[in-house]
Amino acid sequence: MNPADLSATLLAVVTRVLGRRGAEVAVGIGDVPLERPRNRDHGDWASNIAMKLAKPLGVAPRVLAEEIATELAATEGIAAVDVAGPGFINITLDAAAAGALARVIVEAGADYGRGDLYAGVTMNLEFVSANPTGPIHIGGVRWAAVGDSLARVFQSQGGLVTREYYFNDHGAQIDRFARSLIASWLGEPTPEDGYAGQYIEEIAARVVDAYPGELADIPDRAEVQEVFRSVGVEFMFGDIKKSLLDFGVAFDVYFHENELHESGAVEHAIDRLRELGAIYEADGATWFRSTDYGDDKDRVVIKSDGDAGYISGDLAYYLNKRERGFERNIIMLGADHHGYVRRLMAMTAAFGDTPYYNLEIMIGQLVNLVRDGVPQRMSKRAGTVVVLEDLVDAVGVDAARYALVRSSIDSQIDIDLDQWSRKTNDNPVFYVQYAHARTNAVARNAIAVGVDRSAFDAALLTHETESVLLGNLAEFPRVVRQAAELREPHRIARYSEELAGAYHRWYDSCRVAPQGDEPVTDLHRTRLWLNDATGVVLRNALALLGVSAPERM
RNA sequence: GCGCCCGUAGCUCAGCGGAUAGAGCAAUUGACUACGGAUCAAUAGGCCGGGGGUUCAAAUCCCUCCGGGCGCACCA
Repeated sequence: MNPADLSATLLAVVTRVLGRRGAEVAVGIGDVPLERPRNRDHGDWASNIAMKLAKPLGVAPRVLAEEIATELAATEGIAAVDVAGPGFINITLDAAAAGALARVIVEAGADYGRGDLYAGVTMNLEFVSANPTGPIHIGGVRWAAVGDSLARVFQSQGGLVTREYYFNDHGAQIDRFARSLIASWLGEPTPEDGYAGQYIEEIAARVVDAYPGELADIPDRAEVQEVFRSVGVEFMFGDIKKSLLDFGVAFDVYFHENELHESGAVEHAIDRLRELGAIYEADGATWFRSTDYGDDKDRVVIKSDGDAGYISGDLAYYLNKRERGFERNIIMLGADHHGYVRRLMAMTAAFGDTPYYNLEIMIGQLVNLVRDGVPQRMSKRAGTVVVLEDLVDAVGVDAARYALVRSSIDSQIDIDLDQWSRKTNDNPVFYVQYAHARTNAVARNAIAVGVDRSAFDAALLTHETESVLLGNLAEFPRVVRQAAELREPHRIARYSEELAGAYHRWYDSCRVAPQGDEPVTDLHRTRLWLNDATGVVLRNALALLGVSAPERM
């Protein structure tokens, strides 16, 4: 009996009890909580439904609980139902009903854990989106890990996900980048507000090499800058793409901001807002009346000098995504951008869409670089920036991704490169990966001595550690669903650590392969199913995190 | 001044109203002539930042104060 069956059974019982009492209270499947209690003495599953319903019914919680428990206990597959504390209903499954899950999981394979929460929903996930003025520094790395993992989670819930990188190749920052390249080429000092560092020298040299003629022969400085801009950005972009791919993150769309400005999309978006009455002129500029939609001040969309204001790109981009058919649009930003949330939600409302539904903004707290416990100030000018490659070189892709995705995005992360690289055993990713490798080793050994999956008798899985392990395995689909609903992939990492622990403890007390001259029994065969089921779930969980599941370590 | 995030074991962090608040690391002590010891078992470690409130029940929700991070442009 899996959790879904048990939920349905409990709901049916509760509905019958309510009906008998002639209660006016209606309950749906979402109203009957069922959770795994921390304490093993409280059974396999527990529900507080009686306490929830006690008040509206005017009945003592324990009385209601007893009533539900009695009927529930008569259900096949349920070994015992107890009422405890203020009115908890504690349910213990019989071994056969609980153990059947092992076979279900092995047969489902990679499909175990999938759900239909976002079946058929078009979802656009925009993340990283670092400016192409330099390599991806560690601030962007967090989103590369979390955003990609979230995309995998949504996909496992049936979402039609597009990973999108907004490539900011328009505006003053790019001009500064181009001027920095020229300065490097001419051997001049880095311009004010410019970019410095080894990578600028390299990109500049590559631009010079790539140019078919002699850059020095071009008389017009603006023309030279345009060469450095377009070619330099292209090289920078290629480097960024490569490091993301090396990190295991493949974007479906790299969207160029420039395109919005050149294609007339910006005007289109402003026109649209004008039709909707959200645009006005004042002080020689064009404004978006965002205060009508909850923003704290109106925003300039066209500056008095005729240039587009910053928000106009966002307007056009959002409208473009909607016109491309995306129902759900999620943008992931660093905490230093949280001030944008209001204006972007105002924009969403102004377009007639639903804020926090058609558009969501996820804010991730910043990542600090720490050395020997002291926060390091990163400076592009001083060249003390730690970039994606540095992190990967130091600790590897799996360890880096896992460590980044393991924490809630609401908490700040300190990255101490020395510590992360030196004390790799501190990273729980190895604990989880080791558990997976162990499931493979156990299976190899078992098969070598003649254990196979030709028999499965779930009633034999009676050991304490087996029922705990089965309970953990049963939780996986709900964990994935919850991670999707809350946009919190870190839950999957935490879950995988719990599962790995349960597996290691089971391994310690239950043998799969017979030892010595022992004959192979159905117990061994059944345990092989359980072993393999654990391997499947660990593999599926790690896949959702973008971390490899090695067969040997 | 206004807004967002955080404050939980020595450290790093889980815990979207439930039972005795958990894990990893660090510390102490044990377990391999048994499927991989990157493991397991045990011990120790907590006014969940302070104070009010909401209710059968608060680390969790609300208010307030303290502490830390970040943000409040016709800059991008």
